[in-house]
Amino acid sequence: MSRRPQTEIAVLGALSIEPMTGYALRAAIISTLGHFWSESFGQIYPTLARLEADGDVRKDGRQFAITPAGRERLRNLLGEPIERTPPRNGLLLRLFFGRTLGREACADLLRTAHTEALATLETLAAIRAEVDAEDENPDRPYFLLTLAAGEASARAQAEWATSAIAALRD
Amino acid sequence: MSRRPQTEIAVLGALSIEPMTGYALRAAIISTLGHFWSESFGQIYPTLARLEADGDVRKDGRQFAITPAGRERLRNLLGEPIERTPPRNGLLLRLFFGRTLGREACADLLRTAHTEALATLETLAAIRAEVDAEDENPDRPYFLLTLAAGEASARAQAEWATSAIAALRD
DNA sequence: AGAAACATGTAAAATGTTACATGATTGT
DNA sequence: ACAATCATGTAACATTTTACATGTTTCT
Repeated sequence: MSRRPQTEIAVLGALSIEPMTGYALRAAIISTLGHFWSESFGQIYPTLARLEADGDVRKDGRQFAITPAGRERLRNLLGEPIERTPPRNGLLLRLFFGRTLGREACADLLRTAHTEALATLETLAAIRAEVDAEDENPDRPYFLLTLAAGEASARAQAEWATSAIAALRD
Repeated sequence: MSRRPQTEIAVLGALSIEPMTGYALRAAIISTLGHFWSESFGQIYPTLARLEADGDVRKDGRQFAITPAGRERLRNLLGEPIERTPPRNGLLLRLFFGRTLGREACADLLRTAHTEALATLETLAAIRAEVDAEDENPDRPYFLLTLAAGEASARAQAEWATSAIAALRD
């Protein structure tokens, strides 16, 4: 259940794209990986310190840069089995006990979920426009893959919410 | 970030459907809520002890049963805002850095994800057959809602994986 | 009787977030 | 100069899982 390796993937991965400070690292993780990953300062700085001690990153002034050893380590980490976090969907937990919660409250939850899914789709569309423009970026095909995953999931959520609201009316 | 209320929802919710032992509670959470929720013994027993001290559950022999006060508490908890766990999708984290991981390894990950999504759909189909048969169950409409969410998400994942594998070939 | 499953509980270890302390840099 | 933002780091707190210890019940 150790997430350490996965935190290291996020940190080394971001640094493999360009050197940056720990502060910028967090901003990059929020803005770029935000739809499928998250890290807090409390994880980032200790991880950077460990990676520096191991020679996987080097501190140039305030910027952290990945070293050749770090790239090698990133390659190895990426090949390790995916660690699953236990599922925890608060919306479905509430809907499952919907008889106690009440039909109207359930419909409210579903309308909120629908609105959020549409908002996510808008955000992702904006990101897609940006990424589409980066013609030369060798990472682009992979960025687009993860983007498509977010879009597929948000579309599915929106459609499900719509049909669930309809189902509740009967 | 306190998940305590949500653990209590899972425990009180399960007991609102029928009384059972702590051991059976875990089995019920795994088998019935398993696609969107999880709890371990280390959470379940302390939560039961707390709920019993508060008068929300009563121990009859080894069975725990929800009390009227517990039903009231469950209603209140269900109405509280949903606590989000930070997103953490190890598959997308790896694909995002796919240039370093390599195209073939990415395709492998996607094929595995596709297979898993199909397996989930099969499991859910079996559950749907059971739930469909429970004609008299007043919880059924809500169970079906959460089931549909799982199906929509698994279908979306399967379709995305298929198109992502195709996209990688170019 | 012996094995397997049922049942309870807790301590240790890991994980992770939040809040705070502290200071440097930049823009107005 | 002053405010805002950038930047680093850590300590306290909360959360969770895992592993272990310990029995009971049921089945063969």
